Amino acid sequence: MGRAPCCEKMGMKRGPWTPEEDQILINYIHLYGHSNWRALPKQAGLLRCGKSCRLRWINYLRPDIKRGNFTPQEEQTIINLHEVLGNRWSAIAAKLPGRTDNEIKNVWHTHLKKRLNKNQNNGGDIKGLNGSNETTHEDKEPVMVDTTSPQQFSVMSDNNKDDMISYEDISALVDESFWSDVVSVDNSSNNEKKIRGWEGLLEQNSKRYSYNNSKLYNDDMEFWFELFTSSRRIEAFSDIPEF
DNA sequence: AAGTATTTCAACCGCAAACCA
DNA sequence: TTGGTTTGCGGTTGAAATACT
Repeated sequence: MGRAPCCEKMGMKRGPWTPEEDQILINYIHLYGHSNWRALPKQAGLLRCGKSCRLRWINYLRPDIKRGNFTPQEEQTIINLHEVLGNRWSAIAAKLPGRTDNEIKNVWHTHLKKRLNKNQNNGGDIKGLNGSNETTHEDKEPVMVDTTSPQQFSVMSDNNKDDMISYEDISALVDESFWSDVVSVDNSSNNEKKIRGWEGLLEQNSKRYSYNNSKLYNDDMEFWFELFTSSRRIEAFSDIPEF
């Protein structure tokens, strides 16, 4: 077989973590942080390699981990982002607060990929992840952003969740026509108008809402990326093959 | 009830990038 | 600039749980 695993080679413990080990790791990180993963297990008194500790913390023990099943909105977000980013799980995870790259990767391989393949075989598109793929009208319709979706997308820095605003918040700022009009690349002057209108609305409402407006301008590429990927399919991306 | 197949998901591995002396 | 070390990422594995016969 292949070469011996590094942990075993060093006499380190492998396999599932016990509650006691979890507690030791949690206590240590709460007290001292995790500035050096390699040194951490030795200092904490764990017979694990640093890599294993890091993984356990990142994927399971972190206090901000959101546990439980993925919502249909989260699943849809993963699919949208996967269309754009491919297998860049950590990048996808960065857009889903509380979810880890490992978890997203697992969900993709166990649920979403299969479901998309099934839908493809049935001649359907990527909609209908709630188990409802019976929609008949959207095959030829230009895709619009669904403002009724409670999908949460964030305009935030990775390390400041307080900056987060929800999709509903964004929706509340925008009049109906913004969303119902299809954004397409070959209509750029119209889009510019819409974007200016959007910015104006944001500015008008910046006092009313608590998010940091300047963040939107500083990270505007990120912002528009978020906006685009929140839609199931934008015409500009129509050349991307569907699953 | 028992045996087998399939699915799920936590954990591991190896590689590459980032960091530092 | 270089070489060693650490960290982060994506792919893969395998034990446990669940479904099926």
